[in-house]
Amino acid sequence: MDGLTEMLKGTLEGCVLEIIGQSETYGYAVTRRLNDLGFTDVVEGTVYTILLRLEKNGLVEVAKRPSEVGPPRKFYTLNDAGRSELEKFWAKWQYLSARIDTLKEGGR
Amino acid sequence: MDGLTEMLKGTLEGCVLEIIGQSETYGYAVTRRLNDLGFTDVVEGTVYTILLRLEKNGLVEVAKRPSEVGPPRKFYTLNDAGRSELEKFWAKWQYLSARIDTLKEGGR
DNA sequence: TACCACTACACGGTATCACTGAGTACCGGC
DNA sequence: GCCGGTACTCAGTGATACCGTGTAGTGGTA
Repeated sequence: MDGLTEMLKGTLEGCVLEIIGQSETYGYAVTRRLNDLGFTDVVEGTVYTILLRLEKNGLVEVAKRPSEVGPPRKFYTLNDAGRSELEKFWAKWQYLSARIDTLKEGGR
Repeated sequence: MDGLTEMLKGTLEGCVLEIIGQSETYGYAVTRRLNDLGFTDVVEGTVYTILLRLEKNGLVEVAKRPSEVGPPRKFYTLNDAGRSELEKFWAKWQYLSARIDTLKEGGR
């Protein structure tokens, strides 16, 4: 699916938050997870910029730990602010998708 | 609902296409329709930039006609390219919302 | 030992899009 | 005459995903 990039704006960050919320993880694994979910065009560079933004905005805790198969990994977990932001994201998503569906049905 | 603007990227243009597709209309009315649908923060300036973009990209036909209650209106209708684009928009939306729902359910 | 693939992160620059704010203009009622 | 509602335009801003490139650690293989 191409041409999704504009539509991903605002939602991709929420997706990353959700993935981190489901279990502690790191950038490379988040990219793989997104690709497996069907977001095949999302590349590492995009995910890392989001992770750095989350960190800068104080939504995640970071722990650097060595890996046995490569360079050290930065593991991310949600803090309270992150969980709050994630809730807000889902509220916004539900709101938006409901309106869009209403529009699609030709309703008012 | 605030903080929706980023999430609207890519979808708002599709919404405008859909509204035009449902019946010939003009900018001011499109704004009203969006507001009534629940997109309360969308203002005229935003809609007009989208309409000008649609026109520039050759997705709509334009007819200027006088109004009895104000300045002349620019009425928009979809052409073949516009209908094709609208179809693509709904395909993208369905694709995206399906992936997001999968993610929300913790699925893989 | 030299090379390559995979893993893992960082960063500067770009394009696109919704939004802002200011401006122009037409109409009717007080 | 002035103000509110109608109706469109346009230059500039900010946020975000994407691109390309660079750096680096590990393990396999020839």
